Amino acid sequence: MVTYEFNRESRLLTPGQFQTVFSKPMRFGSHHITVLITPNSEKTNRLGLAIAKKRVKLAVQRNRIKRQIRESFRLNQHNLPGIDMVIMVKSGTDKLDNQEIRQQLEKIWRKIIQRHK
RNA sequence: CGAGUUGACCAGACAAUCGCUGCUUUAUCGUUGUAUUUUGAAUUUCGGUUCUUAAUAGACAGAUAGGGGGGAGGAAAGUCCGGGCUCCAAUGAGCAGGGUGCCAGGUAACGCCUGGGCGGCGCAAGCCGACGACAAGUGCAGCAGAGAGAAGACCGCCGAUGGCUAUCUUUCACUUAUUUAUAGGUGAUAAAGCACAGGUAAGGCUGAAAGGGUGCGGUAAGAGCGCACCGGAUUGCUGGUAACAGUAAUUGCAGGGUAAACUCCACUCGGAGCAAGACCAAAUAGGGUUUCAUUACUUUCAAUAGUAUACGCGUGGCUCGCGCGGAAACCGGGUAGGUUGCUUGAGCCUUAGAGCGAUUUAAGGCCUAGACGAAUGAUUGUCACUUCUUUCGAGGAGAUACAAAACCCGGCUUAUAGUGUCAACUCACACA
RNA sequence: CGGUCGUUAGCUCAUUUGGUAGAGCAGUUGGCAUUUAACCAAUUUGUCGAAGGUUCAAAUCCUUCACGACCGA
Repeated sequence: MVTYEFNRESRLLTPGQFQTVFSKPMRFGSHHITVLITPNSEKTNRLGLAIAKKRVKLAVQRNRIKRQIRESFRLNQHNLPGIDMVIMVKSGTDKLDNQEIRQQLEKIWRKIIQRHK
């Protein structure tokens, strides 16, 4: 089933949900982005974002990065197995443009899919 | 046409596809309570009341699918001020403390805005200014300098007045020599000399700052010592609501600087903040009623009865004031989470009136984000813009400036591409 | 979102009501010593976070900005 939807069910909402991801994660990442994942019991994938003000100073840049990540997640979620993930960001990410962020994320998705086959 | 000044405005546009989030509407499903009718039962003072079954109506919230329509800013920012709103018993009294500071007006209010005054800058249009009082009191001013606050005499100037000096020079008297005159001697004199007393505040020196400025007269030298002009002070008059301005008379002139030093004067401010607060509500400590007890005093056989609330705590710094208080039994309360507060407001637009203006009055119209691990996006195409290349046909590059709501408004400050658009005004040059 | 603090030498900190900025450690040089350490002596160190203002004079007083830290679910 191919879906491009992204509503509240495909997000992490409470501190409890975030804690379960942080407690026993598998790590993936690139130079600028780190992804923590744990398998979940539901069928859908769920996304949580943790973009610190310390890493990206300006609100405009933080919003831009979040939107790029969500967009990429939205378009690729049908390929992923049922997992919860938290995406974190390192300093310097605000200097990348949208194209580069997209490419890095797609590499990470491919890695995750290979690992779970 | 060039150089400027001020004010207002914009914040890339359009289309397609895939998404996010509120609102609205249609259909289907589901839900509980309400109204009417209805089935059965209980009770009955035979009017009804309570429970229950089904149908219909409309309502509410939810799910799914479809349609419609809305969705970041001029600064949303910094959090520098002010107000609404909420709680703190009523926000009450006094002290302390803070803020503001030319005058008048505007406003819900302000440290904001408007107009005016004064001072400074600019040829000008205009711009800038924490701009009350040091003549109420207290304090501060290193080093340097003679002297730093009713100042002082280092250099300098003078030495009129008083003092000192007779070697020289001035004048006079007596006397000796010779020739009337000259030369010598003796004595006096203080003109001259000295700079001892003293005078002086022109000049020099020091410093950020030295007790009105310039000129003339005057004087021993000088000096507001005298005069003229400028400046100041006091008093009056005129204009102005006022700040202030103008003017007349009087006064020789005055203790300067610093209040973003304490302070004084005038006005003003209670504290905390939507993580305020309210409601629904798992778990655990705490709250109301009854009984018992605590500290001090009085009383009593007795904690028997009575009085007080010392003491501690409380959302502002203190005082007054105000509220609360320990144990057992019973009853009941509210953190996680959710809902609300939450967007109709000192609102915006148009027209007309008042006012120099800020602003305000009236009429008509409009509804313009309400999210919460936090939406407002992505891709593609066309056009516009900037920039690069150019065979002048075109082609390439660009997250297009600064930056994103978090209870809401009024300001201030700071950041801003497009040498952006429009209007008014000033100066210079040229032409008519 | 709201509230409260801080910024001085390479490092850790002083500097009290304005008068020309210090201490310790570190560094450099010399002495002692075969050398190092230790010890002794000398010495170098600053746009007082930035920019304006008040004042004769500002690290200090005032204003605006920058950066950093902490507190309130």
